[in-house]
Amino acid sequence: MATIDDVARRAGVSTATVSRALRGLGNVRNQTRLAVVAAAAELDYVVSPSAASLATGRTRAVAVVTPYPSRWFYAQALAGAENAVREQGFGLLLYGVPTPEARARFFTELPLRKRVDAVLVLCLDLSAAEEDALRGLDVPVGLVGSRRTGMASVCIDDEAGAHTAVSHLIGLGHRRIGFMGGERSEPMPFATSATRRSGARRALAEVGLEWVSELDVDGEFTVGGGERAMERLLSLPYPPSAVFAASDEMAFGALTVLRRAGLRVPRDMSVVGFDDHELAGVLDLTTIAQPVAEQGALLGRMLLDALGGSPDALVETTAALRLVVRRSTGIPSARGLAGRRCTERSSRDPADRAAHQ
Amino acid sequence: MATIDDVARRAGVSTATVSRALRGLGNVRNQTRLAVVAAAAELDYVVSPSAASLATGRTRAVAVVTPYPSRWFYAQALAGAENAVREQGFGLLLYGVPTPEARARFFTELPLRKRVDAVLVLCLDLSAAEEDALRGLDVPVGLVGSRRTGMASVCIDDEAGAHTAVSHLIGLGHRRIGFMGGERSEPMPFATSATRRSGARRALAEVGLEWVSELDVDGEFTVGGGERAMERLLSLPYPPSAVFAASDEMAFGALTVLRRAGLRVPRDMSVVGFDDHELAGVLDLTTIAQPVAEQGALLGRMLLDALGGSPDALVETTAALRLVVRRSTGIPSARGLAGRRCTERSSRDPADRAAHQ
DNA sequence: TCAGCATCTGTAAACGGTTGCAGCCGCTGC
DNA sequence: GCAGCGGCTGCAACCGTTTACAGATGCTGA
Repeated sequence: MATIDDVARRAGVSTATVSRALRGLGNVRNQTRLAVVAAAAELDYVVSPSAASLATGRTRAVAVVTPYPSRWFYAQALAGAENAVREQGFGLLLYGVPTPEARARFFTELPLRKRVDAVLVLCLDLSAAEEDALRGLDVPVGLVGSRRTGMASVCIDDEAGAHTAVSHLIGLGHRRIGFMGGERSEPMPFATSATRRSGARRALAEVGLEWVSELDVDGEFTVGGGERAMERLLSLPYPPSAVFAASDEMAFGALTVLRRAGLRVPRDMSVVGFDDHELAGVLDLTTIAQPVAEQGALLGRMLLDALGGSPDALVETTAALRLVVRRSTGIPSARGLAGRRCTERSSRDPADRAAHQ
Repeated sequence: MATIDDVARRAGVSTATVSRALRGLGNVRNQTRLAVVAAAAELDYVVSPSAASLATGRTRAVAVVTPYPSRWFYAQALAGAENAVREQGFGLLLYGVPTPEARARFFTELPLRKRVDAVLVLCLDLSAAEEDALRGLDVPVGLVGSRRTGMASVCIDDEAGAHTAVSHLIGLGHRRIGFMGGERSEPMPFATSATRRSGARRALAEVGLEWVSELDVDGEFTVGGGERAMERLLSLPYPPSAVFAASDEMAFGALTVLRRAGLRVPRDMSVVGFDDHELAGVLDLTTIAQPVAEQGALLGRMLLDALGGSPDALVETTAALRLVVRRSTGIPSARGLAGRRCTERSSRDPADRAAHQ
């Protein structure tokens, strides 16, 4: 592999000149620069990132740390960030922390130490200790999905989004509305769920409705969890006429259970999700849309700007939300679900479950 | 930031000893090792990856290059690979090549040169030039989803999987079966589609059925493409009674269109997908299941094994497929779709489209 | 002609590790 | 008593860049 010395020899100049010429610094005669570039091309030379990084202290890489890189939301944001950093010639180092163990290990070992110029934390609610660990890295840190003073962040207004979703249901005439969240079973703290609950609660309070704790179920932010949560709601003496799920994936699970139970959406149950997942349209799910990839990309750019030295590139930004009305929501049926449920239920369990497994 | 010299001074030994002690090499007295480890801990010392990499020539990082890091399949495989490399203390550098331009740029600039110890190519059909470029990297290269002599690979038997899917339909009594593939509009070559077509074709041929080219439509391997492809099939004078989509995402699009058209699945149309997408169960889609994350993880481990020096860790592996029968497939209705279609069609276009946009 | 200056270029010292080689030490066996 | 040996340890070269500094060069104006 050719080194800078080879190029210098071939171009008849010193390594210092090669370095300057190749990086487009000033103070190199144009003719010299051309000779260097030509020599480098002939030798198929590329700088060694390790050597450059050792000399400069910069790595031209940013880390993305996220719990579930494969889930839709995270993958979208990740891809957005990847695009942004790639455009600037940076590399993207991915660190997944899918379990509490992996997470603990990550934050104690900090494998990204001295490996990256910036860190992008994707939907991870940092504990105080974790926050300190990242600050100790001495590189700009940015967050998607949460805020921290002194860190860049791109967020949405979860409270407002949830309020919009539930207000939509209220506007349709629903009065008994379930909430599907996710922090209880989640092995890691997850503030998003709580914030969305607040918004839902406020919407109810505004029309004088109380929060009914038996309608507040845990969907674990997954399809399977959403299924279980919906089953729980259906098994109540007085099931709700509508459900707001704090993520589309939980809503999908809910829809599955409803269909299996022979119930019709929205006649028997209205469902609103959150995110506008790629398949929300396929399942005709009413939801709160947020620009996911854009959030990742935006934060990536903010971090790189900060590296580039632009002052105060590290700000807090809020992305826009949009209610997307599809066909999973409608006016509640006059009769309500309660009477209907008992007849349906017998046909549900045995056959369906077996078929699915 | 503490350097190895600081540790050496503090422990009262030379840097060479620190290096050896910290990496667990032999020839260090246990007492010395403990002193070094203690000193390192007190100083909160971590080795500089750049310096280590410069000295050793290894980076302890592997690259993953993939066209669409955010799509379900890719994200799954990526997460699998990430897990595998993380377990071994390696980092994962992600390179997306979502457009032909990005792809061309990636393969000419090769930003991963001297940055990684191995490369994992995720579902990218390499051109000869691209293959050469990667070989020139002089590090082990592995593929998910395709094969190349001299490279590690983890694949599935696409031909057999497609054969299974179509045979399932034939077994149910279908004779006019559509195929939804994706290489025509894909901006990049995509052999998977062609291979799955072969399998489908063979299944038909085995029972004496011919390949009907008007039933071979392009779904672009996306939900939207699947919708358009299904619309095309429905607009035929003699639509098929069943469709095999080469990916679940296309099948989802097909299901959407069928539902919007007021057609019932599987009575009016059977649909089989491929992949067993996370939401295939939600949509009750019969499909060919493949272990996606496992393929990424397996290949990741193979590459690391090869780095570890284990001879011939670079092999070709084939992952198992499984037909998962859900409720999107059934026996064809006696009447067929053709007569039905005309009455349904009028109610389809105007209202539904508007509602969706 | 020459000081003064700007512009280019080269020298060499970092950057922070790894590792071949040699030296030291305490034993062992003769 | 001493050669031989094996286990530890240190010395110093090296990995491939960047960059402060100094030197060379050519030009300007007096």
